[in-house]
Amino acid sequence: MVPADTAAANELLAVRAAELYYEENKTQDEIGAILRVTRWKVGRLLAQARERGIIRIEIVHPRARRLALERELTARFALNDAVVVPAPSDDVELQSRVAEAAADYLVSHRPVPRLLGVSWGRTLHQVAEALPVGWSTGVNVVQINGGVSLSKRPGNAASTAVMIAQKAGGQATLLPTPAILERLETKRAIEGDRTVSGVVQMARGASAYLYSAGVADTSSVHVDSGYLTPADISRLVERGAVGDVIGRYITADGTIADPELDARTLGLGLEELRASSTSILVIGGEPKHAVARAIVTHGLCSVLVTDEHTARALLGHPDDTHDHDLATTVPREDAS
Amino acid sequence: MVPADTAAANELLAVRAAELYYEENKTQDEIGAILRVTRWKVGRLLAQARERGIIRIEIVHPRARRLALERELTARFALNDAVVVPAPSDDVELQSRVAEAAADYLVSHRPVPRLLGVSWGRTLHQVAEALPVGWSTGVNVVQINGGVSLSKRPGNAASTAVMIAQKAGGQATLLPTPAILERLETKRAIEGDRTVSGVVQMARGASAYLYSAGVADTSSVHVDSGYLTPADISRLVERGAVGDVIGRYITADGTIADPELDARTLGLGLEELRASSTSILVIGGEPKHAVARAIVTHGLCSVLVTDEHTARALLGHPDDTHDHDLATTVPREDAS
DNA sequence: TGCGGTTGTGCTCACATGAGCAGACGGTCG
DNA sequence: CGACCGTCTGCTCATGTGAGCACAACCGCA
Repeated sequence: MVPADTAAANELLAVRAAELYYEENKTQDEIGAILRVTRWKVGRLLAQARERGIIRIEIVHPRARRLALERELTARFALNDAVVVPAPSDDVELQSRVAEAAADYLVSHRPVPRLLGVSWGRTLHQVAEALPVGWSTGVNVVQINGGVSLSKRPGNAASTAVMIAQKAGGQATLLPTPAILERLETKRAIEGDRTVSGVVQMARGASAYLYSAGVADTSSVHVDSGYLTPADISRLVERGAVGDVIGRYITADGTIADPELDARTLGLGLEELRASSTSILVIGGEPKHAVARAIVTHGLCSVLVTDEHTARALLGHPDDTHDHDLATTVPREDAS
Repeated sequence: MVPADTAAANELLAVRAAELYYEENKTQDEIGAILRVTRWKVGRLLAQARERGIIRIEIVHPRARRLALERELTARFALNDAVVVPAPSDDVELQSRVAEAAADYLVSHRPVPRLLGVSWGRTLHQVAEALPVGWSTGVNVVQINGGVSLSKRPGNAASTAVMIAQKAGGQATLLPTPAILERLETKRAIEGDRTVSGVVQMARGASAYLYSAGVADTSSVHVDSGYLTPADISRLVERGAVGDVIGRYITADGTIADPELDARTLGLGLEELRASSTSILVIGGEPKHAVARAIVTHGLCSVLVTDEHTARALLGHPDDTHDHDLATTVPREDAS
């Protein structure tokens, strides 16, 4: 090992070089003159400084992305694509940034889907709102799971699909049925109806899907809408449900939590989602980590749009927030 | 004004370009290919991004400095030099970083002083400790104001001067008298003593001075050492004293707060300090802002070593801590 | 419609920079 | 003591990048 002296002296030099280069915009040559080293050494000092994390470059913008995490996610989970936005401290802000990112993704995604299958919920509604008018031309939209019109929340199932379609100058086809039926026979009957089966059939043929997921707890829209009772949720949680994907509750293993309930759930099946070449999952926020993991690890989505905390949780990374433990290194060097 | 659309679209493009350039290390040419613009436009986007503060480059290192502030300080207060260190949250840490910076400055300062006049106190002692052994060769040190040997604190006046001299292989000349005498006659008598007057004479001939300053409150070393009582301090404060420089209490106007007291204070005078071409003030921490301002605005120091908060306070800058108000700008742009 | 003024564009050219390489240095081990 | 090895140094050369410039597009204004 080289004498510690030299290493420390170099570190200090590197700091000085970095200051002159990045804060004073001097050329490496000029810096060399000041620090009395050759310009090549200055270049090397700067390289070292970057490596060791002495120089921290950050892109501060609400629309910035975390490309490194995106790359890791696509690699690890065999995704076609991933979008990771930096997480603001505020949770509401986080949701809208993720939604915005999803909108951006949709706008620039090629090939443009001929027919887009969408689910509904708070997240999806935000995505719809974030889409600019004229985001595309002639994209038709089909609803892929049963929806609510009785929702108290602004933006029910129908309006989400309609808004997305309208803004692209396309038509929306709705699935005007409950999400979950009380009795299997009723579900079968409705499913048998020509109009309904036609929509489901159309949904199966969509060239891309855009959906979010819910958490298995009483804050779920399913409870709000009256499709499920808090007791139903408790039962699902007991069976290991972590959340729902297009109305179907799954466990951490990516399997249906309650087949009987699932049979009464109307709309596209998980297998169709899995088989699709473009299924875009939009999901963010701490409570949804578990569902996100279930979906992503079991191939239910091909594109993931999320926030950086969720991304890190999925990858099993510590949520370090840039602590390159520099404050601890307080070197001391000799006179020159 | 250009359509807001274009501006927003460019901002987003700039963000994407910045990500690819700084996080992914792509060349501007490659980025151009990805974003479908020419490489010159990429260059301009990056320049914009830097200007607007979308890209934040920070040098995170305990020994980093704030060159921009240093430049401003030297310009505003006609200093020969300034050293500003980034302020850590911890106050103890701050003191030691400022001291370290002062030591660094002393080590690399040219011309090397033949004889260095030093004051004493907590700060100066830390500077002495931070100096590396052999920081220079043959620098002699002379104490410029009366000191304490009775101090309870580690590192009294004598040891500070001695340590600085020893580490440079030079000799220390001490001023072994009280800082402030009770009676004017006693002060005159001591001053008349050949040994004492010799030292003061020597101090006047120092080629550089290194000193700190104290706050006018009861935490002062002068109170601790028994030279002043809390009542004395109260009286000084009433007269507008903000702190002491080499034992002499001054007001915000840079004048002696209490001439009678000052006459009983032994050591170098303020005018000698002001006249010196190299008088290095080492000062940091919120409580000392007022003294620092008094010293700096009245030409008592030619070199200032401090922390960034003090620097900003002196310059009247808001202590913004990098808030380029970006989080508020949430643009929206059209499809391409 | 025509016309300055302003803004944005693609380019040339000179300069700044990183990759790669031969030699120097300094320590280790036979 | 000298051969060896890893590291650091200063260099050449190819490439990346910013300044400056001419021109095009577009604005308001007559």
